[in-house]
Order: sequence, then C-alpha cells, then structure tokens
Amino acid sequence: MHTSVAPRVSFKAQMLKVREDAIIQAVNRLLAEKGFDAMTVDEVAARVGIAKASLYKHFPSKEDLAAAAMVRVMRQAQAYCAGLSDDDPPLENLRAVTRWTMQLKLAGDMPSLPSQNSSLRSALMANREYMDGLIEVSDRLGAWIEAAQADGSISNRLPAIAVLYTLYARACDPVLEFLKMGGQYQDDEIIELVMSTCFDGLNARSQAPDETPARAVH
Amino acid sequence: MHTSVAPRVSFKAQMLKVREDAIIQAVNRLLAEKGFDAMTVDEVAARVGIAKASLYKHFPSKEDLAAAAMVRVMRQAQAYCAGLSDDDPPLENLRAVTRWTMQLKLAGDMPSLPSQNSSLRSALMANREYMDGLIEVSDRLGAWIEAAQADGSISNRLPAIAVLYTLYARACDPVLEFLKMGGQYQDDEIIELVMSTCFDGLNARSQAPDETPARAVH
DNA sequence: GTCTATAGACCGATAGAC
DNA sequence: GTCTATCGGTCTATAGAC
Repeated sequence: MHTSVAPRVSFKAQMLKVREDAIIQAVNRLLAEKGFDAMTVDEVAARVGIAKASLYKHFPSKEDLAAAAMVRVMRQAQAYCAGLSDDDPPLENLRAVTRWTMQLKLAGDMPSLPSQNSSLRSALMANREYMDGLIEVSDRLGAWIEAAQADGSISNRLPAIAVLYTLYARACDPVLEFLKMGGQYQDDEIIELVMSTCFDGLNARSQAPDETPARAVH
Repeated sequence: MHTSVAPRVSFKAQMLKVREDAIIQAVNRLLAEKGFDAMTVDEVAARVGIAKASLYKHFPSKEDLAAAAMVRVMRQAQAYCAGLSDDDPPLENLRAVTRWTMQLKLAGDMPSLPSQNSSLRSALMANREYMDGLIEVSDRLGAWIEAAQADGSISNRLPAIAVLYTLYARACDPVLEFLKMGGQYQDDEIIELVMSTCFDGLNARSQAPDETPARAVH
C-alpha cells in the first residue's frame, strides 16, 4: 500500500482516530475511577456521547477497550522514559519514573485492572503493542536497576526483578488513595511520603539531615 | 449468661455454627482466589455443597458473606496481635504482624476486596464486629509504631498513619503474587524479600553484614 | 402430623454483544 | 434498540426429624 504518493489521510480516518482517542480517554478515566468490573460499556458510551453500537465498531469487546487504555498509558510511560537521560544517575531515573507513575495515579489517570481477571489478562497478553511496550519499559528499568546496583545506590541484595515489581506496584499502591482520602496531605506530600517508604523503607536510618526529608505535616 | 448449668448448646445450633464456618471458609478462599466481583453466590453454595437458598438463611446478602469473611480474618489478626508481647521491641512486633499478613496472603487465605466498591464498603463499615476489630488492631499497631518511632527503630520522619497504611498494604501487595508467579522463589524467600523492601527500602545502605540479609536466590 | 431446612426451579435486572 | 446470558435473590414443594 503506497501512502507516500497521496497524502490523503482521509478526513474520515482522521475523525475515526479522534473519536477513538476520546473513547480511550473516557475508558482510562473510568478504569481509574471504578476499575474494570464496575465499569460498564454503556457508561463509556454515555461518557463519550455516542451510541453503544458505535463503540463496537472500534473495539470488539470490553476487554479490548481496557487493553487500549493500557496501551495508551504504556506508550506514555515509554515516552517518559525516553525523555530521561542515561547519563543521569540510574537511581535518579528510577525515582523519576516512580514519581511520575504515582502522580498519574493520584491525578486519577492510572487505569487499574484486577490482577486476577483471566479474560482480561489474556486479552492484554495477546495485545502485541502492549506487550512490546511492557517489555521495552521493563528492559529499560531493568538496565537502570542493574546499573544502580552496580554503582551502589540500590541494594544489591535484592534481585533486580523484585526491585522492578516493587516499582511497578507503586502504580496501584492503595497507600496513595488512603492518604488522599485522609485529606490531611497534599498530593505532592503524599508522593514524597511514599517515595520515602519505597526507597528508604520504614526503618530509621542514619542519614544526612540535609537530605530532603519526607515532609510530615504535623 | 450461665452456660455452666445446662450444657445444652443444642446439636442443631452446633450444626449451624459448623456450617457457617464452612461457608465462611469457602467465601474466604474464593475471595482470595478471584475477588468479590468474580465470586458468585452459586459458586459459594456449590463449594460448600449446600443449596443457595440455604446460604441466604445464614447471610442476607453477598456483601454480608464477604463481610463475614473479613470479620474472620480480622479476628485472626486480633488473636495474632494478642499473642505478641508488649515487652518485646515494638519493631519486632510490627515485623511479626507484617510477616504474618503476607504469609496469609501467600497461602491464599487473605480475602481481597476491591477498594472502590461502595456497597461493599458500606456493608463493611456497618458491620460492628469488623469495625471494632479494625479499630482495635489499628490502635495496637499505632501504639507500636509510635513506640518504635520513640525508640528510634522506625523513622520518625514518617507520620504514624502513613506507616500504618504501608503495613496494611502488605495484605494486598501484588509483588507477592508476581514473585510467586515467577516461580523462582519459595514462599518464605518471597516474604523476606518484601519484608526487606518494606522496612529497609530499595536503597543500598551501610548495614552490618552479619544482619540477616534478604536472601537472593541468584 | 407438624415444623424446619433443603433443593432446585424461578424471577427480574443488568450488562455485554451485535 | 434488541437479544441473551448471567447473577443476585426468592419461592415452593418435599424430605426428614421429633
């Protein structure tokens, strides 16, 4: 197929893409708000302002809707990682990605899927783009983790895979929402608290007092 | 209430209790395996080997079934806490409870509820026994946390509530299942890994080499 | 014979699919 | 806008204990 000759991106195709983006955006929000099971397809259609049948023109099933949202966020993660420099200390890059992830979640833009739903799992694992993105991100983070362990900034007693999972888990950390529900901390304070528990742990440690402390609001 | 005079606990009542226990046990497992939404009442009945209508003789709704399972695990937690001594270092008690929680989860006995389901939330918050248990456990852990911060074993830069939430979150930490799915670690190794990330954090730290290290199996 | 608990059909609503 | 499957919840007829 020669697309080079005619720059005809065809208005229709453009419209389709715009609408698809709107759908995915709506799905993303709903997944972040209520999760996959509680989200209904009718709700998505209503949110986008189109007929339910139209949804099925774009996505063959509810699982595919969720997968599309996951692909979207995975692409954003790839883009964010790509914006970080391998010249910076690997620990800083890992911290940056972790912070970015938690910001997304606190902003209500992190779709959350039940980890045990099987139909969803298979839909996701069958999605080439998602899996490719996941692998690329994991490779990148994995390289940073190993570099950070080599330069002594991340504990080398932990297997890299455990570190990777621990970072991924921040995307669905209930501590974030609990602290937010409590209402006595700002979003950025919450993030710094969880950053601290994640990287420094709960134990007290001898630590230079000039390092940025986790901000405890009374 | 004088139970000493007449040991008439009535066979029937005993049977009822035994069956109720069987129901709650089944619900507990199903909640741990598939979560609240994916669990169907028919499934519970089938698992117990009784008719669905009989279930409703004991519990008026699916939410109450889940609540009963939560009450059960909360009682177990209370019992476990009660078995710990306030004479022991508070940090050790906190570590013990955290380890116990994760063991329960890895064994497939930790019921997990969607944090965003509202009907479930209200059923749970309306459940006196559950709330009492939750408060008692939180008070106990809270006291240990403050004591540990006072004796310098837990960072006093973290608000106690953030520490508490962080410990609670171990009950639904996806890192546990991810590592288990990977299949290259034993349950107790997984627990020690997550204990380490939780209390020591990901960062490398100067630490006496004789302290028990997180066991990294290549 | 009466009473309780059970089994299994049944209903209504909801939500996914087309 | 319709179809159908599923699921939470109910109803009724029966079996068995006393």
